Amino acid sequence: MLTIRQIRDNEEYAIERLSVKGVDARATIEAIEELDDRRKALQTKLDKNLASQNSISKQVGALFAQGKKEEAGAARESVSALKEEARALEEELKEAESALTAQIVTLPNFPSVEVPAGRTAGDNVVVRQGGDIPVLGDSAVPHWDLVARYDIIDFELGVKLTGAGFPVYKGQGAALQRALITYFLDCNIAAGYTEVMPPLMVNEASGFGTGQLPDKEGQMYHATDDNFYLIPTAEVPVTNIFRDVIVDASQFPIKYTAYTPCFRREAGSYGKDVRGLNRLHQFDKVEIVQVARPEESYDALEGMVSHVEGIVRSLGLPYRILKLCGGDMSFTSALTFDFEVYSAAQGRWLEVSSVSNFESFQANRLKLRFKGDDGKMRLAHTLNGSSLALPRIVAALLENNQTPDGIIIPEVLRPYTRFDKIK
RNA sequence: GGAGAGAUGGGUGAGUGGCUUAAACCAACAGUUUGCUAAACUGUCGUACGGGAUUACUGUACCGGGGGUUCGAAUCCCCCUCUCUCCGCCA
Repeated sequence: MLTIRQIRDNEEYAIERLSVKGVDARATIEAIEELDDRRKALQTKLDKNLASQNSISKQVGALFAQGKKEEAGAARESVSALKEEARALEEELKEAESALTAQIVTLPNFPSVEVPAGRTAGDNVVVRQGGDIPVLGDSAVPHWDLVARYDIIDFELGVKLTGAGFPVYKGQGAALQRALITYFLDCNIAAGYTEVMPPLMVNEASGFGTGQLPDKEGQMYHATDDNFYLIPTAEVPVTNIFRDVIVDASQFPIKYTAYTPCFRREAGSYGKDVRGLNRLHQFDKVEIVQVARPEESYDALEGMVSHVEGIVRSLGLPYRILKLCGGDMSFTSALTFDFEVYSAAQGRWLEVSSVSNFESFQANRLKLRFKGDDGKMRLAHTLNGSSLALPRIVAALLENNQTPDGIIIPEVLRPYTRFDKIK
Protein backbone atom coordinates (compact mmCIF):
# COMPACT_ATOMS: atom_id res chain seq x y z
CA MET A 1 0.00 0.00 0.00
CA LEU A 2 0.96 3.61 -0.49
CA THR A 3 2.06 5.61 2.53
CA ILE A 4 -0.02 8.54 3.70
CA ARG A 5 3.06 10.65 3.00
CA GLN A 6 3.24 9.59 -0.62
CA ILE A 7 -0.37 10.59 -1.03
CA ARG A 8 -0.42 13.82 0.92
CA ASP A 9 3.01 15.27 0.16
CA ASN A 10 1.88 16.14 -3.34
CA GLU A 11 -1.73 15.35 -4.07
CA GLU A 12 -1.76 16.61 -7.65
CA TYR A 13 1.26 14.49 -8.46
CA ALA A 14 -0.45 11.45 -6.93
CA ILE A 15 -3.57 12.02 -9.00
CA GLU A 16 -1.53 12.46 -12.16
CA ARG A 17 0.49 9.28 -11.56
CA LEU A 18 -2.53 7.14 -10.78
CA SER A 19 -4.27 8.35 -13.92
CA VAL A 20 -1.53 6.54 -15.89
CA LYS A 21 -2.94 3.33 -14.44
CA GLY A 22 -6.38 4.41 -15.53
CA VAL A 23 -7.50 5.35 -12.03
CA ASP A 24 -9.29 8.57 -11.22
CA ALA A 25 -8.17 9.01 -7.64
CA ARG A 26 -9.28 12.57 -6.94
CA ALA A 27 -12.32 11.71 -4.85
CA THR A 28 -10.46 9.02 -2.92
CA ILE A 29 -7.56 11.32 -2.17
CA GLU A 30 -9.87 14.05 -0.98
CA ALA A 31 -11.55 11.54 1.32
CA ILE A 32 -8.15 10.41 2.57
CA GLU A 33 -7.14 13.97 3.31
CA GLU A 34 -10.28 14.54 5.32
CA LEU A 35 -10.03 11.26 7.24
CA ASP A 36 -6.38 11.84 8.02
CA ASP A 37 -7.09 15.29 9.43
CA ARG A 38 -9.89 13.82 11.47
CA ARG A 39 -7.65 11.05 12.73
CA LYS A 40 -4.99 13.52 13.85
CA ALA A 41 -7.46 15.76 15.64
CA LEU A 42 -8.96 12.79 17.46
CA GLN A 43 -5.59 11.47 18.48
CA THR A 44 -4.53 14.81 19.89
CA LYS A 45 -7.73 14.97 21.89
CA LEU A 46 -7.43 11.40 23.13
CA ASP A 47 -3.77 11.79 24.05
CA LYS A 48 -4.58 14.82 26.19
CA ASN A 49 -7.32 12.93 27.93
CA LEU A 50 -5.03 9.97 28.63
CA ALA A 51 -2.32 12.29 29.89
CA SER A 52 -4.63 13.76 32.52
CA GLN A 53 -5.83 10.31 33.50
CA ASN A 54 -2.23 9.26 34.03
CA SER A 55 -1.30 12.25 36.14
CA ILE A 56 -4.47 12.16 38.26
CA SER A 57 -4.10 8.44 38.88
CA LYS A 58 -0.63 9.07 40.11
CA GLN A 59 -1.96 11.67 42.55
CA VAL A 60 -4.51 9.21 43.90
CA GLY A 61 -1.79 7.00 45.26
CA ALA A 62 -0.01 9.96 46.85
CA LEU A 63 -3.21 11.31 48.42
CA PHE A 64 -4.05 7.95 49.94
CA ALA A 65 -0.55 7.73 51.35
CA GLN A 66 -1.08 11.11 53.00
CA GLY A 67 -4.41 9.96 54.40
CA LYS A 68 -6.41 12.51 52.39
CA LYS A 69 -9.19 10.09 51.62
CA GLU A 70 -11.78 12.61 50.48
CA GLU A 71 -9.52 14.27 47.94
CA ALA A 72 -8.41 10.88 46.69
CA GLY A 73 -12.02 9.83 46.22
CA ALA A 74 -12.77 12.97 44.24
CA ALA A 75 -9.77 12.38 42.01
CA ARG A 76 -10.85 8.83 41.46
CA GLU A 77 -14.22 10.00 40.25
CA SER A 78 -12.76 12.55 37.88
CA VAL A 79 -10.70 9.81 36.25
CA SER A 80 -13.82 7.74 35.81
CA ALA A 81 -15.44 10.63 33.96
CA LEU A 82 -12.36 11.04 31.75
CA LYS A 83 -12.38 7.35 31.07
CA GLU A 84 -15.85 7.45 29.69
CA GLU A 85 -14.89 10.26 27.38
CA ALA A 86 -11.76 8.39 26.32
CA ARG A 87 -13.76 5.30 25.43
CA ALA A 88 -15.86 7.33 23.01
CA LEU A 89 -12.80 9.02 21.53
CA GLU A 90 -11.06 5.70 21.09
CA GLU A 91 -14.05 4.35 19.25
CA GLU A 92 -14.09 7.34 16.92
CA LEU A 93 -10.36 7.16 16.37
CA LYS A 94 -10.52 3.49 15.49
CA GLU A 95 -13.29 4.18 13.03
CA ALA A 96 -11.38 7.02 11.40
CA GLU A 97 -8.26 4.88 11.17
CA SER A 98 -9.97 1.92 9.58
CA ALA A 99 -11.90 4.16 7.20
CA LEU A 100 -8.60 5.77 6.24
CA THR A 101 -6.89 2.44 5.65
CA ALA A 102 -9.87 1.20 3.69
CA GLN A 103 -9.47 4.17 1.34
CA ILE A 104 -5.69 3.90 1.02
CA VAL A 105 -5.70 0.22 0.11
CA THR A 106 -7.92 0.89 -2.89
CA LEU A 107 -5.13 2.91 -4.51
CA PRO A 108 -2.63 1.04 -6.67
CA ASN A 109 1.07 1.80 -6.66
CA PHE A 110 2.33 4.83 -8.55
CA PRO A 111 3.68 3.79 -11.93
CA SER A 112 7.22 5.01 -12.51
CA VAL A 113 7.79 7.84 -14.98
CA GLU A 114 9.04 5.27 -17.49
CA VAL A 115 5.69 3.54 -17.76
CA PRO A 116 4.06 4.03 -21.17
CA ALA A 117 0.49 5.24 -21.30
CA GLY A 118 -2.11 2.76 -22.43
CA ARG A 119 -5.05 0.68 -21.36
CA THR A 120 -4.54 -2.86 -22.61
CA ALA A 121 -1.88 -5.42 -23.44
CA GLY A 122 -1.87 -4.05 -26.97
CA ASP A 123 -0.34 -0.83 -25.66
CA ASN A 124 2.67 -2.56 -24.14
CA VAL A 125 5.97 -1.54 -25.67
CA VAL A 126 8.41 -4.09 -27.10
CA VAL A 127 11.80 -3.02 -25.79
CA ARG A 128 13.87 -5.84 -27.24
CA GLN A 129 13.44 -8.93 -29.31
CA GLY A 130 15.91 -11.72 -29.82
CA GLY A 131 16.39 -15.22 -31.22
CA ASP A 132 15.04 -16.52 -34.49
CA ILE A 133 11.50 -17.66 -34.96
CA PRO A 134 11.90 -21.16 -36.41
CA VAL A 135 10.09 -22.23 -39.55
CA LEU A 136 8.51 -25.57 -38.81
CA GLY A 137 7.49 -28.15 -41.40
CA ASP A 138 3.88 -29.10 -42.07
CA SER A 139 4.23 -32.05 -39.76
CA ALA A 140 4.91 -29.80 -36.76
CA VAL A 141 2.38 -30.13 -33.94
CA PRO A 142 1.61 -28.30 -30.70
CA HIS A 143 3.20 -29.50 -27.47
CA TRP A 144 0.10 -31.28 -26.19
CA ASP A 145 0.44 -33.70 -29.11
CA LEU A 146 4.19 -33.98 -28.71
CA VAL A 147 4.03 -34.90 -25.03
CA ALA A 148 1.60 -37.69 -25.84
CA ARG A 149 3.71 -38.95 -28.73
CA TYR A 150 6.83 -39.24 -26.55
CA ASP A 151 4.88 -40.07 -23.37
CA ILE A 152 6.63 -37.40 -21.33
CA ILE A 153 3.69 -35.53 -19.81
CA ASP A 154 0.38 -37.20 -19.00
CA PHE A 155 -2.50 -34.80 -18.49
CA GLU A 156 -5.18 -37.51 -18.26
CA LEU A 157 -3.32 -39.34 -15.54
CA GLY A 158 -3.15 -36.08 -13.60
CA VAL A 159 -6.92 -35.77 -13.93
CA LYS A 160 -7.30 -39.20 -12.42
CA LEU A 161 -5.00 -38.47 -9.51
CA THR A 162 -6.12 -34.94 -8.80
CA GLY A 163 -7.91 -33.03 -11.53
CA ALA A 164 -7.38 -30.93 -14.63
CA GLY A 165 -4.27 -28.77 -14.54
CA PHE A 166 -2.16 -31.20 -12.50
CA PRO A 167 0.02 -32.94 -15.06
CA VAL A 168 2.18 -36.00 -14.42
CA TYR A 169 5.70 -35.68 -15.84
CA LYS A 170 7.22 -38.97 -16.92
CA GLY A 171 10.61 -40.29 -18.01
CA GLN A 172 12.47 -37.72 -20.07
CA GLY A 173 9.70 -35.22 -19.32
CA ALA A 174 10.38 -35.49 -15.59
CA ALA A 175 14.13 -35.31 -16.18
CA LEU A 176 13.65 -32.18 -18.25
CA GLN A 177 11.78 -30.52 -15.38
CA ARG A 178 14.57 -31.33 -12.96
CA ALA A 179 17.18 -30.16 -15.44
CA LEU A 180 15.50 -26.82 -16.03
CA ILE A 181 15.00 -26.17 -12.31
CA THR A 182 18.62 -26.94 -11.51
CA TYR A 183 19.90 -24.97 -14.49
CA PHE A 184 17.87 -21.90 -13.58
CA LEU A 185 18.95 -22.07 -9.95
CA ASP A 186 22.59 -22.44 -10.97
CA CYS A 187 22.30 -19.37 -13.22
CA ASN A 188 20.78 -17.35 -10.39
CA ILE A 189 23.31 -18.50 -7.83
CA ALA A 190 26.12 -17.59 -10.24
CA ALA A 191 24.59 -14.09 -10.43
CA GLY A 192 24.86 -13.70 -6.66
CA TYR A 193 21.45 -14.90 -5.51
CA THR A 194 21.23 -17.02 -2.38
CA GLU A 195 19.11 -20.11 -2.76
CA VAL A 196 16.32 -20.66 -0.24
CA MET A 197 13.81 -23.49 0.05
CA PRO A 198 10.76 -22.02 1.72
CA PRO A 199 7.59 -23.70 2.97
CA LEU A 200 4.99 -24.37 0.32
CA MET A 201 2.21 -23.34 2.67
CA VAL A 202 1.95 -20.01 4.42
CA ASN A 203 -0.16 -18.60 7.20
CA GLU A 204 -2.68 -15.82 6.94
CA ALA A 205 -0.25 -13.10 8.00
CA SER A 206 2.06 -13.95 5.10
CA GLY A 207 -0.87 -13.86 2.69
CA PHE A 208 -1.61 -10.34 3.86
CA GLY A 209 2.05 -9.37 3.76
CA THR A 210 2.35 -9.75 0.01
CA GLY A 211 -1.20 -8.72 -0.74
CA GLN A 212 -2.74 -12.05 -1.80
CA LEU A 213 -5.15 -11.55 1.05
CA PRO A 214 -7.74 -10.30 1.28
CA ASP A 215 -8.20 -9.49 -2.42
CA LYS A 216 -7.11 -12.66 -4.18
CA GLU A 217 -8.29 -15.14 -1.60
CA GLY A 218 -10.14 -17.18 -4.23
CA GLN A 219 -6.95 -17.70 -6.22
CA MET A 220 -5.18 -19.67 -3.50
CA TYR A 221 -5.81 -23.19 -2.29
CA HIS A 222 -6.75 -23.06 1.35
CA ALA A 223 -6.07 -25.80 3.91
CA THR A 224 -8.92 -24.82 6.18
CA ASP A 225 -8.24 -27.10 9.16
CA ASP A 226 -5.00 -25.32 9.88
CA ASN A 227 -5.78 -22.09 8.01
CA PHE A 228 -2.75 -22.39 5.73
CA TYR A 229 -2.60 -21.35 2.10
CA LEU A 230 -0.71 -23.15 -0.67
CA ILE A 231 1.65 -20.63 -2.20
CA PRO A 232 0.75 -19.27 -5.65
CA THR A 233 4.40 -18.25 -6.12
CA ALA A 234 7.64 -18.37 -4.16
CA GLU A 235 7.36 -14.60 -3.92
CA VAL A 236 4.96 -15.06 -1.02
CA PRO A 237 7.18 -16.98 1.42
CA VAL A 238 10.43 -15.41 0.24
CA THR A 239 9.23 -11.81 0.43
CA ASN A 240 7.61 -12.50 3.80
CA ILE A 241 11.02 -13.42 5.14
CA PHE A 242 11.34 -9.64 5.38
CA ARG A 243 8.03 -8.96 7.08
CA ASP A 244 8.54 -6.78 10.18
CA VAL A 245 12.25 -6.74 9.57
CA ILE A 246 14.71 -3.88 9.89
CA VAL A 247 17.53 -4.81 7.57
CA ASP A 248 21.10 -3.70 8.04
CA ALA A 249 21.78 -1.19 5.24
CA SER A 250 25.17 -2.75 4.60
CA GLN A 251 23.38 -5.90 3.40
CA PHE A 252 21.94 -4.24 0.30
CA PRO A 253 21.21 -5.49 -2.22
CA ILE A 254 19.72 -8.66 -0.77
CA LYS A 255 19.25 -11.28 -3.48
CA TYR A 256 17.32 -14.51 -2.96
CA THR A 257 16.28 -17.20 -5.37
CA ALA A 258 13.92 -20.08 -4.74
CA TYR A 259 12.48 -22.98 -6.63
CA THR A 260 8.97 -23.97 -5.61
CA PRO A 261 5.94 -25.57 -7.11
CA CYS A 262 3.18 -22.97 -7.42
CA PHE A 263 -0.48 -23.61 -6.82
CA ARG A 264 -3.19 -21.52 -8.43
CA ARG A 265 -6.89 -22.15 -8.55
CA GLU A 266 -7.22 -20.01 -11.68
CA ALA A 267 -10.95 -19.71 -11.07
CA GLY A 268 -12.68 -18.40 -14.15
CA SER A 269 -10.07 -19.44 -16.75
CA TYR A 270 -11.16 -21.49 -19.71
CA GLY A 271 -10.73 -22.09 -23.45
CA LYS A 272 -7.68 -22.51 -25.64
CA ASP A 273 -5.56 -20.29 -23.40
CA VAL A 274 -5.53 -23.08 -20.86
CA ARG A 275 -4.78 -25.96 -23.21
CA GLY A 276 -1.81 -28.19 -22.43
CA LEU A 277 0.90 -26.44 -20.46
CA ASN A 278 -0.38 -22.93 -21.08
CA ARG A 279 -2.15 -22.69 -17.75
CA LEU A 280 -1.93 -25.14 -14.87
CA HIS A 281 -3.09 -25.40 -11.27
CA GLN A 282 0.30 -26.70 -10.21
CA PHE A 283 3.50 -25.72 -11.95
CA ASP A 284 7.17 -25.23 -11.23
CA LYS A 285 8.90 -21.89 -11.08
CA VAL A 286 12.22 -20.47 -10.02
CA GLU A 287 11.85 -17.00 -8.57
CA ILE A 288 14.30 -14.19 -7.88
CA VAL A 289 13.68 -11.58 -5.20
CA GLN A 290 15.68 -8.50 -4.32
CA VAL A 291 15.50 -6.03 -1.48
CA ALA A 292 17.29 -2.84 -2.42
CA ARG A 293 18.11 0.64 -1.25
CA PRO A 294 15.55 2.97 -2.87
CA GLU A 295 18.18 4.88 -4.84
CA GLU A 296 19.45 1.63 -6.33
CA SER A 297 16.24 -0.24 -7.08
CA TYR A 298 16.01 0.71 -10.75
CA ASP A 299 19.56 -0.40 -11.38
CA ALA A 300 18.60 -3.64 -9.66
CA LEU A 301 15.57 -3.98 -11.93
CA GLU A 302 17.70 -3.49 -15.00
CA GLY A 303 20.13 -6.08 -13.72
CA MET A 304 17.32 -8.57 -13.18
CA VAL A 305 15.95 -8.00 -16.68
CA SER A 306 19.27 -8.59 -18.37
CA HIS A 307 19.91 -11.59 -16.15
CA VAL A 308 16.63 -13.22 -17.18
CA GLU A 309 17.28 -12.26 -20.78
CA GLY A 310 20.60 -14.10 -20.64
CA ILE A 311 18.89 -17.27 -19.48
CA VAL A 312 16.18 -17.17 -22.13
CA ARG A 313 18.78 -16.45 -24.78
CA SER A 314 20.94 -19.36 -23.61
CA LEU A 315 18.04 -21.71 -24.25
CA GLY A 316 17.93 -20.53 -27.84
CA LEU A 317 14.31 -19.47 -27.64
CA PRO A 318 12.90 -16.58 -29.65
CA TYR A 319 11.84 -14.00 -27.12
CA ARG A 320 10.73 -10.45 -26.67
CA ILE A 321 10.71 -8.13 -23.69
CA LEU A 322 7.72 -5.89 -23.11
CA LYS A 323 7.49 -2.84 -20.96
CA LEU A 324 3.98 -2.96 -19.59
CA CYS A 325 1.73 0.04 -20.06
CA GLY A 326 -0.12 1.63 -17.16
CA GLY A 327 -3.37 -0.19 -17.82
CA ASP A 328 -1.81 -3.66 -18.03
CA MET A 329 0.40 -3.42 -14.94
CA SER A 330 -0.37 -5.13 -11.69
CA PHE A 331 -1.85 -3.22 -8.79
CA THR A 332 1.37 -3.35 -6.80
CA SER A 333 3.99 -2.70 -9.45
CA ALA A 334 5.77 0.54 -10.31
CA LEU A 335 7.46 -0.81 -13.42
CA THR A 336 7.15 -4.25 -15.00
CA PHE A 337 8.93 -6.01 -17.83
CA ASP A 338 7.32 -9.15 -19.22
CA PHE A 339 9.24 -11.82 -21.07
CA GLU A 340 7.50 -13.80 -23.78
CA VAL A 341 8.81 -16.70 -25.83
CA TYR A 342 7.43 -17.63 -29.20
CA SER A 343 5.58 -20.89 -29.41
CA ALA A 344 6.04 -21.83 -33.04
CA ALA A 345 3.44 -24.54 -33.30
CA GLN A 346 0.77 -22.51 -31.55
CA GLY A 347 1.82 -19.40 -33.43
CA ARG A 348 1.69 -17.17 -30.37
CA TRP A 349 3.78 -15.51 -27.71
CA LEU A 350 3.69 -17.03 -24.24
CA GLU A 351 4.52 -15.11 -21.08
CA VAL A 352 7.31 -16.83 -19.17
CA SER A 353 8.51 -14.15 -16.79
CA SER A 354 7.44 -10.92 -15.24
CA VAL A 355 10.06 -8.75 -13.58
CA SER A 356 8.88 -5.86 -11.41
CA ASN A 357 10.01 -3.12 -9.12
CA PHE A 358 7.45 -2.52 -6.38
CA GLU A 359 9.38 0.37 -4.88
CA SER A 360 8.08 0.77 -1.31
CA PHE A 361 4.55 -0.45 -2.01
CA GLN A 362 5.11 -3.97 -0.67
CA ALA A 363 7.63 -2.82 1.91
CA ASN A 364 5.08 -0.51 3.49
CA ARG A 365 2.67 -3.33 4.11
CA LEU A 366 5.48 -5.66 5.17
CA LYS A 367 7.08 -3.01 7.41
CA LEU A 368 10.39 -3.77 5.73
CA ARG A 369 12.72 -0.96 6.72
CA PHE A 370 16.32 0.06 7.15
CA LYS A 371 18.08 2.83 8.99
CA GLY A 372 19.16 5.55 6.60
CA ASP A 373 22.43 7.44 6.81
CA ASP A 374 20.61 10.15 8.78
CA GLY A 375 19.54 7.56 11.35
CA LYS A 376 15.89 7.69 10.30
CA MET A 377 13.85 4.65 9.39
CA ARG A 378 13.07 4.29 5.69
CA LEU A 379 11.15 1.75 3.68
CA ALA A 380 13.27 -0.48 1.46
CA HIS A 381 12.36 -1.30 -2.13
CA THR A 382 11.39 -4.79 -3.19
CA LEU A 383 11.65 -6.42 -6.60
CA ASN A 384 10.93 -9.81 -7.97
CA GLY A 385 10.83 -11.79 -11.15
CA SER A 386 10.45 -15.27 -12.53
CA SER A 387 13.68 -16.83 -13.53
CA LEU A 388 11.90 -18.74 -14.90
CA ALA A 389 8.45 -20.35 -14.95
CA LEU A 390 8.73 -23.82 -16.44
CA PRO A 391 5.57 -24.88 -18.26
CA ARG A 392 5.59 -22.40 -21.12
CA ILE A 393 9.35 -22.65 -21.49
CA VAL A 394 8.85 -26.39 -21.86
CA ALA A 395 6.01 -25.84 -24.33
CA ALA A 396 8.17 -23.57 -26.47
CA LEU A 397 11.21 -25.84 -26.25
CA LEU A 398 9.23 -28.87 -27.33
CA GLU A 399 7.47 -27.13 -30.18
CA ASN A 400 10.38 -25.11 -31.53
CA ASN A 401 12.93 -27.92 -31.30
CA GLN A 402 10.83 -30.72 -32.75
CA THR A 403 12.35 -32.71 -35.60
CA PRO A 404 11.17 -35.84 -37.36
CA ASP A 405 13.41 -37.97 -35.16
CA GLY A 406 12.99 -36.31 -31.80
CA ILE A 407 13.10 -33.11 -29.83
CA ILE A 408 16.49 -31.44 -29.55
CA ILE A 409 17.62 -30.45 -26.06
CA PRO A 410 19.46 -27.09 -25.92
CA GLU A 411 23.19 -27.38 -25.41
CA VAL A 412 23.19 -25.69 -21.97
CA LEU A 413 20.71 -28.22 -20.57
CA ARG A 414 22.51 -31.36 -21.67
CA PRO A 415 24.82 -31.54 -18.65
CA TYR A 416 21.65 -31.57 -16.57
CA THR A 417 19.45 -33.89 -18.64
CA ARG A 418 22.29 -36.15 -19.74
CA PHE A 419 20.51 -36.74 -23.01
CA ASP A 420 20.50 -34.54 -26.10
CA LYS A 421 17.23 -35.58 -27.62
CA ILE A 422 13.77 -36.64 -26.49
CA LYS A 423 12.65 -39.65 -28.49
C1' G B 1 -2.82 -35.76 20.53
C1' G B 2 -1.75 -35.55 26.36
C1' A B 3 0.91 -33.21 30.69
C1' G B 4 3.98 -29.36 32.50
C1' A B 5 7.00 -24.76 32.07
C1' G B 6 7.66 -20.36 29.62
C1' A B 7 7.40 -15.57 26.10
C1' U B 8 10.31 -8.54 29.09
C1' G B 9 14.41 -3.75 24.49
C1' G B 10 19.85 -5.79 19.48
C1' G B 11 21.41 -9.94 23.37
C1' U B 12 21.47 -11.86 28.61
C1' G B 13 18.18 -10.85 32.37
C1' A B 14 15.66 -8.26 37.09
C1' G B 15 10.96 -6.72 38.02
C1' U B 16 4.10 -10.39 41.93
C1' G B 17 -0.55 -3.54 41.84
C1' G B 18 1.73 3.11 42.74
C1' C B 19 8.77 4.07 45.22
C1' U B 20 9.68 1.74 37.11
C1' U B 21 10.50 7.34 33.73
C1' A B 22 11.40 -1.12 32.71
C1' A B 23 17.08 -2.09 36.86
C1' A B 24 21.76 -4.16 35.77
C1' C B 25 25.19 -6.31 32.46
C1' C B 26 26.72 -7.22 27.38
C1' A B 27 26.77 -5.47 22.38
C1' A B 28 26.65 -1.00 19.36
C1' C B 29 27.71 4.30 18.53
C1' A B 30 30.17 9.11 19.90
C1' G B 31 33.76 11.50 22.83
C1' U B 32 38.05 11.78 26.41
C1' U B 33 42.72 9.57 27.43
C1' U B 34 46.71 6.99 24.63
C1' G B 35 53.41 5.56 20.43
C1' C B 36 49.93 1.37 18.05
C1' U B 37 46.48 -2.35 19.51
C1' A B 38 43.90 -2.87 23.83
C1' A B 39 41.88 -1.01 28.24
C1' A B 40 39.59 2.66 31.25
C1' C B 41 36.27 6.69 31.81
C1' U B 42 32.03 9.84 30.12
C1' G B 43 27.86 10.22 27.24
C1' U B 44 24.28 8.29 23.65
C1' C B 45 21.61 4.04 22.88
C1' G B 46 13.91 1.44 20.78
C1' U B 47 9.43 1.70 17.44
C1' A B 48 4.88 3.98 15.86
C1' C B 49 1.47 7.95 15.83
C1' G B 50 0.45 13.03 17.51
C1' G B 51 1.55 18.41 19.27
C1' G B 52 5.26 22.09 18.23
C1' A B 53 9.13 27.59 15.10
C1' U B 54 8.69 21.03 12.18
C1' U B 55 14.69 23.30 15.74
C1' A B 56 14.48 22.59 20.72
C1' C B 57 11.14 20.28 23.38
C1' U B 58 6.83 17.49 24.36
C1' G B 59 2.15 13.90 24.64
C1' U B 60 0.31 8.95 23.89
C1' A B 61 0.77 3.78 22.92
C1' C B 62 3.78 -0.60 22.91
C1' C B 63 6.89 -6.03 28.11
C1' G B 64 4.15 -12.60 22.41
C1' G B 65 -1.35 -11.14 20.36
C1' G B 66 -6.43 -9.87 21.87
C1' G B 67 -9.99 -8.81 25.70
C1' G B 68 -11.09 -7.80 31.06
C1' U B 69 -10.57 -6.17 36.52
C1' U B 70 -8.68 -1.41 38.85
C1' C B 71 -8.35 5.51 40.21
C1' G B 72 -3.68 2.99 38.59
C1' A B 73 -1.35 -3.42 35.29
C1' A B 74 4.99 -5.94 32.64
C1' U B 75 2.68 -7.58 37.44
C1' C B 76 -4.15 -9.97 38.69
C1' C B 77 -8.17 -12.67 35.45
C1' C B 78 -9.93 -14.84 30.54
C1' C B 79 -9.03 -16.34 25.39
C1' C B 80 -5.47 -17.14 21.44
C1' U B 81 -0.57 -17.91 19.23
C1' C B 82 4.21 -19.58 19.62
C1' U B 83 8.60 -21.84 22.15
C1' C B 84 10.82 -25.47 25.45
C1' U B 85 10.64 -30.30 28.39
C1' C B 86 8.40 -35.12 28.98
C1' C B 87 4.89 -38.83 26.97
C1' G B 88 2.26 -40.78 22.57
C1' C B 89 2.34 -41.19 17.17
C1' C B 90 5.60 -40.95 13.05
C1' A B 91 9.54 -40.39 7.68
